[in-house]
Amino acid sequence: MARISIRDVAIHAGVSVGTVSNVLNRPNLVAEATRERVQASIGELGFVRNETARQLRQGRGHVLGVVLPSMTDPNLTEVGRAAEAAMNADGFDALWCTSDGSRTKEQRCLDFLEEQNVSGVLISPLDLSEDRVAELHGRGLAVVLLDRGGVRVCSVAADHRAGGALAARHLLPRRHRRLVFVTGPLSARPVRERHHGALRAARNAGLTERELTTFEQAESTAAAGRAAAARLLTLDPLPTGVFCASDLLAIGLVNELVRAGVKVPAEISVVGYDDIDLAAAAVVPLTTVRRPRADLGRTATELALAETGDPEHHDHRQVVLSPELVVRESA
Amino acid sequence: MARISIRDVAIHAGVSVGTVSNVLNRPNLVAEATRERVQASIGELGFVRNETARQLRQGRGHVLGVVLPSMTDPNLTEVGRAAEAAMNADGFDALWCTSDGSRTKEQRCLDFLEEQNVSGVLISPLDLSEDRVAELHGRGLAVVLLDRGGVRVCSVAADHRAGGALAARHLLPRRHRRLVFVTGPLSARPVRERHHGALRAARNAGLTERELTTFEQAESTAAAGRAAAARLLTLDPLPTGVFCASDLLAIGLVNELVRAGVKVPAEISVVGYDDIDLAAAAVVPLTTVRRPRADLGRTATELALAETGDPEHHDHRQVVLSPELVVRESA
DNA sequence: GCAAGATCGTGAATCGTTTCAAGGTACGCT
DNA sequence: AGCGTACCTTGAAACGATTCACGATCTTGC
Repeated sequence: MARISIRDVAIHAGVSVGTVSNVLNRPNLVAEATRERVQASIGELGFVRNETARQLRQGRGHVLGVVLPSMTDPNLTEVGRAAEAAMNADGFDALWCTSDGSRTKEQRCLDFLEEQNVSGVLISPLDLSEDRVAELHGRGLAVVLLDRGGVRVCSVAADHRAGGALAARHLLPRRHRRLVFVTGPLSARPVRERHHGALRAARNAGLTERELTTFEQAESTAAAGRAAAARLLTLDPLPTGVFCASDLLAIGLVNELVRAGVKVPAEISVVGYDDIDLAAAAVVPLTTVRRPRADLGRTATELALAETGDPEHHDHRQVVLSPELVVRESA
Repeated sequence: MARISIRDVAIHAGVSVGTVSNVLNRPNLVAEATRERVQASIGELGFVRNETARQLRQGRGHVLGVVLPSMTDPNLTEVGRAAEAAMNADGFDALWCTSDGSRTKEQRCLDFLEEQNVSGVLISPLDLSEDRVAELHGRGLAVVLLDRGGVRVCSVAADHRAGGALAARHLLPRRHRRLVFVTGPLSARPVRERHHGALRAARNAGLTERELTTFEQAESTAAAGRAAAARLLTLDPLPTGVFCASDLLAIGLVNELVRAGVKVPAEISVVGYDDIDLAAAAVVPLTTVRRPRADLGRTATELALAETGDPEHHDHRQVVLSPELVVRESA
């Protein structure tokens, strides 16, 4: 089944290929009668524009790549969704890729996107890959870092330090003198920053090292949260406040706490991070730090589009968005 | 910054473009010395193959589209992940799109994929769009339906009826005589089938209509699950068994039940569906029906690849995978 | 020393689109 | 009639790769 080309349409409508192309791209240049005839032929033959050829001719397609470490993290995908919506509004399409937490796979994604001739990339990079990103940018693609402050490219990041501090400060004025911080792998920059922010806020409030404990879990999952709770329950005396660097962690932790008969927040207060959908519907609705996901995605798209629009004199911006405390019941 | 083309490489290495192409695609045809020289030039100039042009020439790219109604549903993305892994192993790349639950957007995705010249599409279609899917297939793309039995194309589906029955039958032998089924929108086929399966199993076991109640929620979210719980608590007498058509629903429901002081499973047993990560880490670890996500994705890719490989005589297969009951604590 | 292969490399044609200079028509005006 | 102006339409030249028929060169065996 041969694919219908613009040429077939031209023949069918009795015009030249140039005219068909004009109907497609600059319809105002074409006489009404002709335009309608061509449109009719297009419909009749079921013609679909071959974007591949169009891109080849035009140099770069109207597609932006979105590279995320995982499709299963609702935080990220939400950012992506907002970004995609913004693109669509501007006639761009999104091309999603996952790096799956592996540098090799990330590399493959970037190669793929570059081969696909995208005009820009929104990427939430693994920590080590900044050089590669710079290289991409050097090749003329617009690059916007998600949730990472970059130096020589645009970036949109949430202020994780401030978010961590927000959480800690919410815990501090209460009676809490012993805090536990539960985090995912500190090798991930955003996690590290939340942790630092919280730590600093606690220290500033006069807590000593003995009053601050950190549990670093291998993953930011509910299962890891449960495990942290088990560990936490062996502490004596029990801490009275816990800041989890992600909601999943917090949900798992609270679940285990509740199972163990510990009252949240009466005995232990818990603050999460992210404000995922589930946070509001948890056993104890979770007090958490909301990150500006949609804003982040939308802004990223705007920056990327601005850069592709006028690559010559475009000064890279590092946008930092502020998180927001959402107080529910858990703290 | 002009993009480096195969021609630039050819000049730099002092060979013809044909030779460079051969180095890229049939290196065995090229003398070792030449090959090395060309490779060196490629590295030096930072040449990246323009997949766009390659595809244009070759007819169809080695890319498969993956169309999902949402990136935030971990069930689906898990299927996609498995599918992508299988593709990568075969030298194909995945192109992800979201239909966002909107027919228009789904259409746009398909157009996009077709314009991008993908050689096949894995799609979890909205219920209404089967004609459009058939059309796509008519245009020579391999199409595999995810979680939907199609007629004229390949499909891989989980047996939702069986899954629903599994859940109901797990509830029945216990003392339960009053069951509540909590579902998402019944307009979605898989949800409907789970419901039917459960209903039939209950009827077969002799339950009457009066003993069976269905709550249809507008969404399959934890928040909707909470709402269902609130409604459920007004029932008199209370039901003793609940089957939720998704884990999210079940988790929200259990959370609210626990908050209301109802003991799960002592007073009410709950079975979910999906076995998402969170199920095991819920307040009451959830008994649920696991769907064969990874299998589904992998099989779908296999079917698609088989069809692209030999489109002429390829008979469409409808694979049906069986779900599996995972017994934890909630029932 | 020479013909027949084997081995490499070449360059033009091609994929389906966009773009643009140039060609047609029709019309109004002097 | 002749000319200028709009307005449409045309056709060929790109874009960057692959492919393939055909030369060019080198081996080999006699």
